[in-house]
Amino acid sequence: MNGETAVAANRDRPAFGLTTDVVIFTIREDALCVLLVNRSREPFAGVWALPGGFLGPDEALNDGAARVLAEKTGVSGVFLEQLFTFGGPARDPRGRVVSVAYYALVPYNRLDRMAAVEGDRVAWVAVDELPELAFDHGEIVRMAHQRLAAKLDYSTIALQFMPERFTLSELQSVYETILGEQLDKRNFRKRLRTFECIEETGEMFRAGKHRPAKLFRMKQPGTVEIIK
Amino acid sequence: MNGETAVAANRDRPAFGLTTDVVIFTIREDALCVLLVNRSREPFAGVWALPGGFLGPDEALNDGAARVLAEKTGVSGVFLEQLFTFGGPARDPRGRVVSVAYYALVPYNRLDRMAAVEGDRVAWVAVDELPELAFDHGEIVRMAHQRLAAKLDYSTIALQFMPERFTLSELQSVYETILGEQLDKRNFRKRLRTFECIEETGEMFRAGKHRPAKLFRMKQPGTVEIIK
DNA sequence: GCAAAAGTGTTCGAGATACACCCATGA
DNA sequence: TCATGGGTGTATCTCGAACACTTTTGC
Repeated sequence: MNGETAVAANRDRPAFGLTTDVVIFTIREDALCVLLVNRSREPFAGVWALPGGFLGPDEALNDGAARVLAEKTGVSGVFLEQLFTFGGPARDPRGRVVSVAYYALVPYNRLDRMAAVEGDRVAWVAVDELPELAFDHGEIVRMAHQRLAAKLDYSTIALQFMPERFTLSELQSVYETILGEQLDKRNFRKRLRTFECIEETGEMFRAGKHRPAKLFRMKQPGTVEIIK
Repeated sequence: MNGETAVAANRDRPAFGLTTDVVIFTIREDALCVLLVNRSREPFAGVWALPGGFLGPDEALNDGAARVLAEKTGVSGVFLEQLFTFGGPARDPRGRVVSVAYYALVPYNRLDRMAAVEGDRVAWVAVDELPELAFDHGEIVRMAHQRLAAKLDYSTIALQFMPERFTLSELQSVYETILGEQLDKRNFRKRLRTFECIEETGEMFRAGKHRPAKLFRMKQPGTVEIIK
């Protein structure tokens, strides 16, 4: 026996290590951030990396990614989508390890207290201030960011960053943060109206010494619609 | 020893079988077709399936897909892109096998004589006349077709189906075949002009008892541009 | 001269863009 | 009363959609 294998390996059917790495995005202080883990073990001990882990022998790909997300953030039930599979022969010094990368979007109010993580140190880092990352994780983050920005144009994915109730200015700020450009308030709201994906709650939000803002909610929380 | 393994497996790092399945598209007789293989061995002996195979221990994912493509069609150097990774625990009766699916586009003039394939029977089948497929290959083809149709809207991917020189009517027919709808000739040509991705060769193509058509070529063969 | 596909412009409507002021509140 | 962000409508432009006739060839 060669330890626990999920498949019988032989000359025609080599066996591979399989991991999932998850790009966990959130918005903090008007910056798009990803969760990084400072690795406690080799390879790349002391280097920042994406949260990830080996897939269980009977675990679906999605379930593995959701497990990684829950382990590091305590969060579940949020947007989680397969990104790409990275499998260069030399990407992991331990041997042949293929990684199925996912990306997740976490509303900024669901991170008040993060689940404690044994041994590893974790941090939220702005995507435009990333340090050198372990493995090919830098490339993974770039691809995830690009996919996210592209989806802003043709889907309602940005709503996945919002708490249950939110103001239109907060939502606009999320768009501006991801796209890296300012948007016109009137055009933004007009376009939102055509999507018909949010509605007023009737409640107001008082935030300072100025006029209170209406609070909105998604009509169908948890769903991302393709638009236009 | 447990046969050839590309990674040391143990309790925390189970070993997986890894395959690539390739959705090879071409256009034949005004139909979008995929290449299918009639399986000669269990599992699913006698059932139609996508061409695919186990990944070599030192083979990159792209290289594995390109190898499958070359083995079945004799073609290389064509458009080939990762589609999605399928890894449900029960998708393969042999055990835990994860498949990284690719899709490829082959110009219709490069299939004159296909490479002989040992034992297996292969066939081009129109995507809207698919039989039941082995494993989850039906789902893979559906996803590939959807991706291809989506990319027509925002890229020049359709040109990857064209031979070196082609007429505008031929190209329009490719669009119509994939989208499953008729297009207006004048609007189609006007829009093409804005892409600035093809040019006249100066040559004409005589096809029958009617006016000859100008032959065009891609300005940058092999590249797919994102448009608008 | 006729059948058959190639080639070519203009009009119209919808949706995106640009743009400036009044409103409600807390200090 | 003033500073601050919340909220709203109109004019313009651009791009996609609809649409018909002339040209060149083979027979």
